[in-house]
Amino acid sequence: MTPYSAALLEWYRRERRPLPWRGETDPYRIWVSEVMLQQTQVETVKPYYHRFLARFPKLADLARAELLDVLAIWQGLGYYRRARCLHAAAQRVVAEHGGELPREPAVLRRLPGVGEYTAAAVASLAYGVPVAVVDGNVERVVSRWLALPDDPSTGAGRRAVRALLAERLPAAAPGDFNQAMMELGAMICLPASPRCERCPVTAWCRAYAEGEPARYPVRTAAKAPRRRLHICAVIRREGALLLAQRPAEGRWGGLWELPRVELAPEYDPAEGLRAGLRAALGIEVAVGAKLAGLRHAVSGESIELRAHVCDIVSGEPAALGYAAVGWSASPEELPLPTPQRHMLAMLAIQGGS
DNA sequence: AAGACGTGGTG
DNA sequence: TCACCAAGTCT
Repeated sequence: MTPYSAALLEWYRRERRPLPWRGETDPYRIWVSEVMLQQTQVETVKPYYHRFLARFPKLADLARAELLDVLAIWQGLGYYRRARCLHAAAQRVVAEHGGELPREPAVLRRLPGVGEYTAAAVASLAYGVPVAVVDGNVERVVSRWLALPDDPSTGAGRRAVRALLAERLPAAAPGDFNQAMMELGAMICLPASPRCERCPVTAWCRAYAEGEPARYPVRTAAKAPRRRLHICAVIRREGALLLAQRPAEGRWGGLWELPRVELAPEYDPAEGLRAGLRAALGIEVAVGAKLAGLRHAVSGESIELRAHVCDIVSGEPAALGYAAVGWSASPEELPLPTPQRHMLAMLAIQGGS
């Protein structure tokens, strides 16, 4: 146990936040929390964690469930592939591992949706296997600890971070060390303005000694988001709204939405919407007034989402470019992408559904 | 190996 | 309004 680890662990045991999964020993629950926490903040995860485990208390419950029920719990949390993978992995654990989550990182790693981080997290937190986790927090803490000159997301930086951790991970308490590193990154060693005055390990921190810890980790510049225009159709019939389910693969896979087209900038919006609905649903529509609009971002894109009222001129909706289509009088009960949920709320406020 | 994949908080 | 980023994984 190095002095750094001792100081870190002592701080962690004193200052750690009481989180719902803190101190959890059930490997299944630890796994669920780690998957939900991928690229997702603690406060966002909390309610989903409780709802998910109330609905699927044991791994076997999840394995038995319908995918749509899993997606219904997951809606709004994002990265929906995680839900599909969690469901598929649970079924595989039942089929191939007797219903018990494996303890070896290499075996865990073969489950869908379990990458290097999650395998290490489950192995170390649930089973005490001495393997280090590397997430965004750990990359930042280690980059500052050693004042690493390389971007930790590139080859040289990755190797440097893992080499340091392999050397310093205390074999007696790998789970606590891992959680302590992440907790330090989340509470003290913050990206923009680290709270060094409250940090237990400044004595060993090179970035602190240099005087400008926020310079680390070194990052290569990100590209500007591409701007996109999406138009969705509000088509009503007898008090119901036409909804379509997206294909299982890709963005918002398996979720429902108002039929939507993505427009290239050179197209006329109304003409593009008509052509898109012809291709995706096999219907001819007349495009009416714009009812509402909003802007949202998804990785690498800034999307303006507009809704236009439309009337079907000919044809009956068919699931050509979608997994399914249907008329719904209560679309808010379906699993929807969050921007679609916002859009439906705006439409309801304006004119009812 | 660069890009896709969601959403929400922060400054 | 916008850039950045969060307990990453997959292709």
